[in-house]
Amino acid sequence: MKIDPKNPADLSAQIAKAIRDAIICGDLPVDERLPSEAELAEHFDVSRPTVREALKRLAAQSLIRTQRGATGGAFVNRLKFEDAYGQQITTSTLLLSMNEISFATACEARYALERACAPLSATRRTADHLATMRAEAHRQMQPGLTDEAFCASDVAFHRALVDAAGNPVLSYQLAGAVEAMQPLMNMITFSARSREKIVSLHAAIADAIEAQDAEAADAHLAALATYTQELARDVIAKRQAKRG
Amino acid sequence: MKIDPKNPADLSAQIAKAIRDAIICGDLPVDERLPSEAELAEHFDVSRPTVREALKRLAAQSLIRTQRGATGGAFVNRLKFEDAYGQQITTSTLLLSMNEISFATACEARYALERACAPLSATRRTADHLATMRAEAHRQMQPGLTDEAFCASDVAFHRALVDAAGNPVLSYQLAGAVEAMQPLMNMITFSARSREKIVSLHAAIADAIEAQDAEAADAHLAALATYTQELARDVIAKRQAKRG
DNA sequence: GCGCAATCATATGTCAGACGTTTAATTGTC
DNA sequence: GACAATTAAACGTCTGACATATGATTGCGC
Repeated sequence: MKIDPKNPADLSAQIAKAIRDAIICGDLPVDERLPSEAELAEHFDVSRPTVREALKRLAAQSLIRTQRGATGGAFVNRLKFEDAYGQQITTSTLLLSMNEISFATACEARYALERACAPLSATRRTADHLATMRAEAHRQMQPGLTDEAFCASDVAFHRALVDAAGNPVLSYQLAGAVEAMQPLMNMITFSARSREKIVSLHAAIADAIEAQDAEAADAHLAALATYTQELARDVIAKRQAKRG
Repeated sequence: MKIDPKNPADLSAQIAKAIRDAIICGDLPVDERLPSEAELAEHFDVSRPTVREALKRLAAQSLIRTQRGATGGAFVNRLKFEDAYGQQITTSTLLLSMNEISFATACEARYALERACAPLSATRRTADHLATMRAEAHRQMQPGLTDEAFCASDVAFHRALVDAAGNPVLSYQLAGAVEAMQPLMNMITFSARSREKIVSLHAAIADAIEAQDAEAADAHLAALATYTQELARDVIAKRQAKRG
């Protein structure tokens, strides 16, 4: 299934790539057990530590899982949405923080994607999703809430909105966009008045979703996007004024 | 920056997590050099191979890069969109193939997301993006084209459409959705008539984007989504009929 | 004093062998 | 036949070593 050139550098990377390709193209089906580390070492003509480094690379991507014991070994892992969420969020967060992505750009992307799934959510929303949205909107009205807790609740609200679309692929793709925004949102101080406005928009969105009114949901989401951008602009402007 | 419990299993995973957390929370800025493997081994009170396994996990996620030589070592990597694309596509492809995601679900997600960025693309499209879209649409008309090449061109067309939105976050999020569909699309045999219809819709979309007509672009994308779903339904129905 | 080449130091990449631990299958005994 | 002890396989880790790449240093010649 795999051979290596005689380039004696990056051996573990090459081996990881060979095994990864075998998994992707289907040569190694889910739950298939890989040869033992000793056998792989012999097959690739490398030492066991080198094989282990390659396996750790794959484990970091949740492509394999390992089990100890007599019947243990490395098994091809069924990649679950749950596992992928975490990687998505980590990667998205780092992308945003390391590439000087402006709040405006990230916010635009997030709301564009959310508006994409709003019509589906309006059609398919369950009582459960609606209940979560209502509960989070209610939580956001509590006066003693810290800005951080307010943002966390905001994320939970929007995740419920996305999950209501009933499409796991959409939920997965949007997990990164929504959650990666949280650190950026946390930089904003929400006044009582701005919270009030956001909560009222959340309530309006929940109403629209409950009424299965896709157009209304879209309109309120658009309003929320605009308002969030305005808030951020104000915060940034005030900071620059203070600095100058 | 990090301590480990005295649980002598999964040491490399624990160390990887400690370093990853330090990167995410900003304790280790971009291009910062990590301590040498020997120093990390001493700090965590483990052996060098264990540290190396941890570093390989991080390297697999493009969180660090390593350099050999006197001034070498492990450096915090600036995660680039380009690098993230690849991981996104790999993960999305595996998610779809390993979780029995129906063509309908994946297709719905993809077109919902694409329609989300169509208005932005209509506003911001450059001559370059338009040229790519036209070129791919033209390529798709060539009679001798294999189904695989047709699909590849389809992906290129849609990537240009997405990139035209001028939002790297959107491009990143959509890369997975669009490219992960390709293996599924490859299972479809495109008749000359179906190709003709798809190409005409592509041309209509390009026209709408050029005219900065967001509504028309959305309508044509919706039509393309519906038609793609129909095609897939037919193919699946025919296969089941042949089997039964 | 200056430039260039040889040397050195450092750090990663790899290897070999070993021991401990976990886990399931086997064996043995009651 | 059921339960307990043994065994074997495999991963997880450690130690020590060598190979290799690469920047810094040194030393030589001019």
